[in-house]
Amino acid sequence: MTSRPHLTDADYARLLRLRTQLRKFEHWSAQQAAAMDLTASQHQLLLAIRGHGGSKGPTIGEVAADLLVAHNTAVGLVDRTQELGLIDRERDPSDHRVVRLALSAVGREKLNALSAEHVEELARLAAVVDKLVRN
Amino acid sequence: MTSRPHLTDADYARLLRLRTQLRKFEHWSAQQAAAMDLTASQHQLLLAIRGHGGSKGPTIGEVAADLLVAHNTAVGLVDRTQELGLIDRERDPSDHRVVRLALSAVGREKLNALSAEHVEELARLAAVVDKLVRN
DNA sequence: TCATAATATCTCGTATAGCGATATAATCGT
DNA sequence: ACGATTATATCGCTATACGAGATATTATGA
Repeated sequence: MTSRPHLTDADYARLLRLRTQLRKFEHWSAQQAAAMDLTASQHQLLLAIRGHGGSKGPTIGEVAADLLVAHNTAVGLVDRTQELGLIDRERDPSDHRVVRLALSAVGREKLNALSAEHVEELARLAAVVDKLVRN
Repeated sequence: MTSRPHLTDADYARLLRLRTQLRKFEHWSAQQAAAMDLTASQHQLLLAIRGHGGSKGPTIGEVAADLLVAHNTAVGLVDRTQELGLIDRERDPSDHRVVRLALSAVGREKLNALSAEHVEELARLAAVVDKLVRN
């Protein structure tokens, strides 16, 4: 534990502005997802499936690790997202314990519609955060 | 709506890595807050109060705007955080409709203990995100 | 003045998301 | 064969978030 200088009012104000920028991005992203009738978590689940390397499709445990949530949280999220017809559960033929996830046609379309603008918005976020960190 | 190039597998993988970095920061921050018996939202409420400019202390409506949540969400968050003894509600003497928020001594201490390491971690996050955005 | 509007907060009901504990099913190791 | 491990599912609970509507206070207009 290193000794730290006392934080000033200005330090706290800057910390608040930084967190506000992160919040604004998440909020904007959630609104974009909502416009496609998705929650933010459902959007992230679609991205975790689409962005997963390899041909086989990720397991529930793998997306739970990607999303930094407990496996049972991922089960509930997969349940709700599957009910919307955005993803499919498929038992792995070589290991029947494993469920592999795949995007449905609708899921693929919705994720595609969201992704390009997210690339742009993330670039903006990076620029603003970098500026704030450098004071 | 400008026409956009088709996103590749690599684009989706990069998008996933970017969101994963943001998630890791939020997850780390939530764990730091939990170590102080705070939820992530409660921590952000403390910061919104501490980082608010002016001498008078923010109203519930103001912190709701800072946190990008509806006012009734902020009411519930303030209720729970006040029950923990971290903040105080004070009716504005000049306008009895308004509730102004202030940190308690315990709230101030917990926020202080969290903030220095958050400054450092945010600097790391900014560097990693910047690198990923620039490919 | 007195009714009404505007503002600020609070209450109630419901949904998502998250976790710990526990259960079930399939596979692996010996 | 069979106990241990792995993967997923279920149950019960809390926190967060919102919409709708209620209450209290202040401001405004006829």
